[in-house]
Amino acid sequence: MTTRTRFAPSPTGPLHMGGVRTALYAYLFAKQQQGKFILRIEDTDQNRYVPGAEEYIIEALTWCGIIPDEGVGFGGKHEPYRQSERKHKGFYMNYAQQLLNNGNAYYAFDRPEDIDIARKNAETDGVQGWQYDASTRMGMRNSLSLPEQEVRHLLDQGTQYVIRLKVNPGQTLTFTDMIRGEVSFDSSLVDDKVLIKADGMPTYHLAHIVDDIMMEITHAIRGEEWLPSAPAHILIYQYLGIPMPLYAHLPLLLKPEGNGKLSKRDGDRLGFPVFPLQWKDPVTGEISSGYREKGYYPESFVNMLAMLGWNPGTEQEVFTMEELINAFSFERVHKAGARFDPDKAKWYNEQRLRHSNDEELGLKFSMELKSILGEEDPRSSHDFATGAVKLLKERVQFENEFYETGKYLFEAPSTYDEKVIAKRWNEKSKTFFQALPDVLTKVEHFTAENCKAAFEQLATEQGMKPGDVLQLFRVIVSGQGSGVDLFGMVELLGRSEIISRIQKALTSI
RNA sequence: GGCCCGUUCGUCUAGGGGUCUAGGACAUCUCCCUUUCACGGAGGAAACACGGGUUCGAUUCCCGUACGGGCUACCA
Repeated sequence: MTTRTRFAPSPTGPLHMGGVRTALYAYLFAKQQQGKFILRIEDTDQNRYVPGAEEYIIEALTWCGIIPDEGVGFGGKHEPYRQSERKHKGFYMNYAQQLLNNGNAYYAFDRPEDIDIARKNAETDGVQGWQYDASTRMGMRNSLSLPEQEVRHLLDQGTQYVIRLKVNPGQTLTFTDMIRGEVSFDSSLVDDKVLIKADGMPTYHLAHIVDDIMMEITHAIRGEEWLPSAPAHILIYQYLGIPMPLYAHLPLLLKPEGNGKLSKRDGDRLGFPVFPLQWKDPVTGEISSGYREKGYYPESFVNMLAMLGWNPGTEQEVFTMEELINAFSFERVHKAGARFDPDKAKWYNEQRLRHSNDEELGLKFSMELKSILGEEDPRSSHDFATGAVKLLKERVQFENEFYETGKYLFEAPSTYDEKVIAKRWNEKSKTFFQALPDVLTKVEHFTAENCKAAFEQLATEQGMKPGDVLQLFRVIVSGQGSGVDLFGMVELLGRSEIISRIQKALTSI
C-alpha cells in the first residue's frame, strides 16, 4: 500500500513554525516511503476563516520546499481538498448517517445556552468537569432521552440540532502511537463529541476521519494537542468498522523562555519570527515578521525545524532536504516538547552560507548592488561583488548583511575611528601616509601581496614597524578599526580608489 | 479539579541495566592563530528532578512525588 500522509491546517491565519514542522515530518516520511503528501484545508469553522490564510499556507509550504503531491492548489484524484466544499457533496453527512443508523450517534437539540446552564449547575454542586456524556445525556434534550415521537416532531419542524457521538462508558480505548507507543484511555472520561454542528458543518473529529478514509491516508501526523481527543477518534473508526491509520503525535514547540507552547504572539516580542513568511493581518494591518523576509534560506529554516524534536542518531546536524528524507524516522522523534532557540536557528543559516559558492553569492550580491549603486557602477559588477563576498563571507550569518557589514567597500569613509587615530596618528605616521601614494603608484601588479610588501618596505625605510601604521591604514581605508582582511580590501578597491582614500584622509584627519 | 503526555548541561539532544570519568551541537569562558574583528583550532565550566523499589549493579526497568506541557467548545 502506498504511504499517504497529509497536512491539514485550518485557514485561521498564518501558519506558524510548529505547523510547518508538522507538515515537514509528514512530508519527509511520505517521500521516504515513496508515498504521497497531501494538503487538505480544514475550513469547517466559517467564523474563524481569515482571508489570505489559505494562500499563505500554500506559499509558505512552497517556499520551504514542502511541495504537496495533491491538495488545494495542487489538484489530485480526491478533489475537492477543501472541507467546506466536501461538506456540500454530503460526504460527512453520509458517515454521520451511518453512525446514526447503527445507534452510535444521536441527535441533540440542546442550545449552547442549555449546555451552559447544565455546566453552571454542576459547578454549583461542586462538580468541576461537567461534560455531555453517558452520565448526563439522559438529562438533556436528545434522541436518546426524548420519546421517539417528539424527536420526529422536532426534526420535522426544522428544529436546530447537532449530531453527537454516543460514547459507551466503561471500556478501555487503546492505540499505538508511532512516537509514544501504546496509549490508553477510559471511555467513561470521553464526552459525546459533536460530529455535525447546528450549521450542518462537521467538526474536526468527524471531518478529519471521513477525509482520511476517503483520501486513503495511511499515517496521520499531528501535534500533541490532539492526543486527548484520540480516544474519540478510535471509537469513530471502531463504529465505522474501518481500521485506523497509524497516528503520530508530535511533541510541541515551546517558547524560548518562560512557560507554554510557542504561540503566534511570542515572535516579534522576543525578537525572532514565528512565521515562515511575513504576514499582514487583514483586519488590524499589523505586520508579523517572517523567516523569509529576515533572510533565512528555506533549507536552513527547514533544517532547523527538523532538528527540533528529531535527531538522526549520528552527529550530523546540517542536512539537505534529500538527506532529511533519507534519515528521518518517527522512532527517533523525541517525546518531550522542544524549546525553540533563535540563536541555533541563525547558526543553521550561517552554516549554509559558509558552504555556498562564492560566484553564486557574488551574482546575487551584484544584483542587490545594482539596485543600490546603479546598473553601471563598476562596484556592482559580478567580479567586484564576488571579491567582496570572499572578504565578507565568514563575517556574516545572512546574505543580506553583506552590504551593511562591508559598506566601506562601496563608499569612502567620512569619519575615522577616533580611538585608533588618537593612539596612532602623529607626525611620523602622517609622513608615512604622505609617502604611501607614490609607493603604491609604483607597485606593478596591484595585488594584496605586492601592496603588502611595498607597504612594509616603506615602513621599514621610515624606521618603523609595519604594525605601527597597519591599523591606521585600515582606518584610513575603511574608517573602522576592525574589519575584513586589509590588503585583500586594498586589492579589491584598486589603486586609484586607495590612493584617493589616503588623500582624503590626509586632508580630513 | 479531571484526564493524557513528558522530565539528561542555560538550550537542542546522544545514551535504554555494568563500556558513564555521561558524548555532540548552540550559547558562554580561556588560550592559540591573526594587522584588527570575525572564521578556524585547542581547552574549560556546565546535566541524569526527587524518593522508594527491582537488581550483584540503576541515568537506563517499575511505583510514587514534584515539576513542566497539553486537553477539558456546536475551534481546529
